[in-house]
Amino acid sequence: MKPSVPNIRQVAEYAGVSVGTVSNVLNRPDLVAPSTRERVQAAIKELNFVRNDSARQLRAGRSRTLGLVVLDISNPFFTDVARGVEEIANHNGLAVIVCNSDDDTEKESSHLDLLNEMRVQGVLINPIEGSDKKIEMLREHGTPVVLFDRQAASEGECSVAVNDLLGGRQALTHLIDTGHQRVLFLSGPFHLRQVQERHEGAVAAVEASSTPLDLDVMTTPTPNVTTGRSAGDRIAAMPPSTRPTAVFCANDLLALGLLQALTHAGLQVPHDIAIVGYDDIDFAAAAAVPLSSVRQPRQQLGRTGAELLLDETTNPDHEHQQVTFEPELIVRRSSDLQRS
Amino acid sequence: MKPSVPNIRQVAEYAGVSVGTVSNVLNRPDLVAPSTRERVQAAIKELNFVRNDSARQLRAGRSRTLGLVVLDISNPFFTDVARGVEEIANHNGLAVIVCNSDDDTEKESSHLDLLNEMRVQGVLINPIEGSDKKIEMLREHGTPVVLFDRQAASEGECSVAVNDLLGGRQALTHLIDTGHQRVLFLSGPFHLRQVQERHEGAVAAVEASSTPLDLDVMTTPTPNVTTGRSAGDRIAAMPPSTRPTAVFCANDLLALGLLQALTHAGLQVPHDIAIVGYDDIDFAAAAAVPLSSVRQPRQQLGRTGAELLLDETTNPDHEHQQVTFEPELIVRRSSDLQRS
DNA sequence: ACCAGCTAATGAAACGTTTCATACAACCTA
DNA sequence: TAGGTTGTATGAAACGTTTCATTAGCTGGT
Repeated sequence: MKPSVPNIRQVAEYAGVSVGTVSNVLNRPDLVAPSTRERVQAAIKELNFVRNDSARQLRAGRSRTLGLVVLDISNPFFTDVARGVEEIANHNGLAVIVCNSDDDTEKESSHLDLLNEMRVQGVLINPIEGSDKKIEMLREHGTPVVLFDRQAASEGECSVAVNDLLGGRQALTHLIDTGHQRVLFLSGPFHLRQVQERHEGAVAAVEASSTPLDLDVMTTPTPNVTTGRSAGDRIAAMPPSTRPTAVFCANDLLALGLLQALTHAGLQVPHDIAIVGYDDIDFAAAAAVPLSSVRQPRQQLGRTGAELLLDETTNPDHEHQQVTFEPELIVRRSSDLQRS
Repeated sequence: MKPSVPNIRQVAEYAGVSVGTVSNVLNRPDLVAPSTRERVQAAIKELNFVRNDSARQLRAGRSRTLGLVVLDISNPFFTDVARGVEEIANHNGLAVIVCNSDDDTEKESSHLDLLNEMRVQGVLINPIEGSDKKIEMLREHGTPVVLFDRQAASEGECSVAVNDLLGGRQALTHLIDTGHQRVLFLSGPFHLRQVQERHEGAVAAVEASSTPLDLDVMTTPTPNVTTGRSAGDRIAAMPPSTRPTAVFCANDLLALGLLQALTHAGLQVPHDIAIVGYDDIDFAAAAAVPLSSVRQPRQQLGRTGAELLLDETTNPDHEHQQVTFEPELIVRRSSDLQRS
C-alpha cells in the first residue's frame, strides 16, 4: 500500500464541495450547513485525511508548538518543570519541544536557532549566562521568550523564578542553628545564576550570624550524581580536623552523589558530615539517608511559565510579569542529629 | 521596534540577486560563486533573516523533527532514553518532540494525531496496548514508526527492546539462589507488555527451579515512587508469617518507594525483606539501601532507536530490524544478606 | 567564426493550507 | 415589488520556501 496522503483539495472533490468549505469545516464548523458538514466529515474519514500543519502554519504565520530549553533533562527537577509546561501546553492544543542545552552555549544557541526557524509560539528557557543576545534576537523576530528559574533582568520581560537567595539563606541558617562551624558549599559552575545566588544567600546568612563560621566552596563542572560522588571522595580524604562538618549542595544530584561517596568511605551522615541539598526532587526523600533539601515548586514553575508565555502570545494587552516563588527548607535526617 | 521578519525575497532584493540564488546559498552554497555567496550572506546577516521552516517543509514534504512518545517522562529511565535519541537526532540536524502518554490511550492518541499533522520524519514510541491502529495509520501516511522497549509483533516493523523475559528470570533466579521462598512481584499495570514479560520471566525461573517457591503478585495502577510507598505500607502491615521475604519490582521507582516505606515501618532491608528493582536508574545505587536492579542499556536503547528511524527515513533499501539487548542483573545490598 | 561545454544565475511553478471578498439564494420588510 | 438581511458556499490570492528547466555569459577547441 502506497503512502497515500490526500490533501484538502481531494477531500473537497470527494465531498463535492469547494476547498474553502472543507477548510471551514475544519476551522469554523458552525459556518457550514449541517448536511454539508457531515458530508465533508465523512469524506475526511473515508480518505483518511490529515491536515498538513506546515501549510497551515505557513499561512497562519506561527506554529502550534512551544519550545522549552533546559539545562539538563536528566535532572528530575527539570522533568517536573517540563511536566508542568506540558500540562498547560497540551491543554491549549500545543506541543512542546524539549531541548537540552547541557549548559553548553553552542548547543543552546543551535537549539534556539532551530526554534526560531520553526516559528514556535514561544520559548521558555533557563538561560545560560551570556545567551542574552540570542534571546533578544528571538524576540525581535516576534517570538516571546519567558525566562524560568531565573529572575528577569529588566521589567521588559517575563520570568518565573524561585528566590534562590532565600533558599541559600535558609539552608545556611539551619546549619548555623544546628551548631556547624565548618561548612562547605558544593557548587555547580559559577556562571549559572542559580548557583551564584544560592551561594550569595549562604554567605548572607553567615554574615548575619553572630557565631563565626568558615564557608568554603568546592566547585564542580556539572552538578550531577557522578561529580557529586567524586567530590565526596575528595572530601572523605580530607583530615578530620579540616574537613567540613556540613555540606550545602547546589542541587540534589550533587547531594545524592556526595552522600553515596561519604557512606562508601565509612563516614556517617549526619554525624560526621551533615548534608543539605537543593530542589527536593522525589528521590531526595528516598535516599540512603533521607536528604534535607530546599524545596522548589517544580511543576508550578513550569505551569506558571507556560501560562505567562501563552498570555504573551494571545493577550494583546499582556503585561510583563516577574513571578517569584518562595523556597522551603525540608529538614530530614541528613542534617538532623536529633533524629538519627 | 516592530517584530521584523524579512523573507527570502527581501534578502534577494537587498543583495541584488534572485530568490533562487538565495535559496541556493542556503542549501547548496557550492553552486554559487564565492563573491555572490558572500554578498548574500552579508545580506542575511544584515537583515537578520531566519529561514521559515514551515515553508521549507511544506515544499519538502516532511518536517525536520522526530517524535518520541514515552510512558512517563518523570521516570529517569525514559529521560536517559530521550538523551540517546536526542544525541542522534541533533547530530543529524533534527529536533525531538517529546510527548508524554502517561499510560493513557487518549493522550497517546492525541499526541500521535499531532505528530501526524506535523508530518514528523518519524516516531519512536513505547506503545500502550491497543494503540496499533493509530500506529498503522501513521505508517499509511508515510511516517515510519519504530517501537522501543517493546519487541515488534511482526517482521514488518522496526523495534529496539531489551529482553524482559530474561530480566525477570535473572531477578528471580537470584532470589531463589539466595534462599527466598516467599516472593512478591510488585507489578505495574498488566496491560504493559514490559510488565507482563518481566512477570513471565519470573514465573519461568520459578518453574525451572527445584525448590518450591510462592510467587505472588501485587498490582499498582502506575509504577512510580508514590505507589511504591503505599504498596510498602501494605506489605509492612502483613503478619511476618505470610509476608514475602523478597520483593521483585517492575521498575526502580516502585522499588525506591517500597524501600522507603519499609524502612519507615522499621523493617530491615535486606534482612526482613530483600528488594530487586528494574532499570538500574542512577538513583538505584544511591538509595537508602543500594538497590539491586536489572540494568537496561538505556541510552543505547534511545540511540539505536533513533538510528533505525533515520535509516528507515533516508535509506531507500532499508530493512526492518528487531534489535534486542540483554539486561544484566546488578546485585547490591538490597538483596544481599552477605554484604550487609 | 562557430559550436560545445562549462559555470552562474534566473524566474516561475509548486507545496497545502487559510482567508476574504464575492456570489447566490431565500427570506423578510416596507 | 424593490431593497435589505441572513445563511451558505465559492474561488482566488497569499503565505515563504525549494526545485528545475532555462538562459546568459565565458572559455577553449576546431
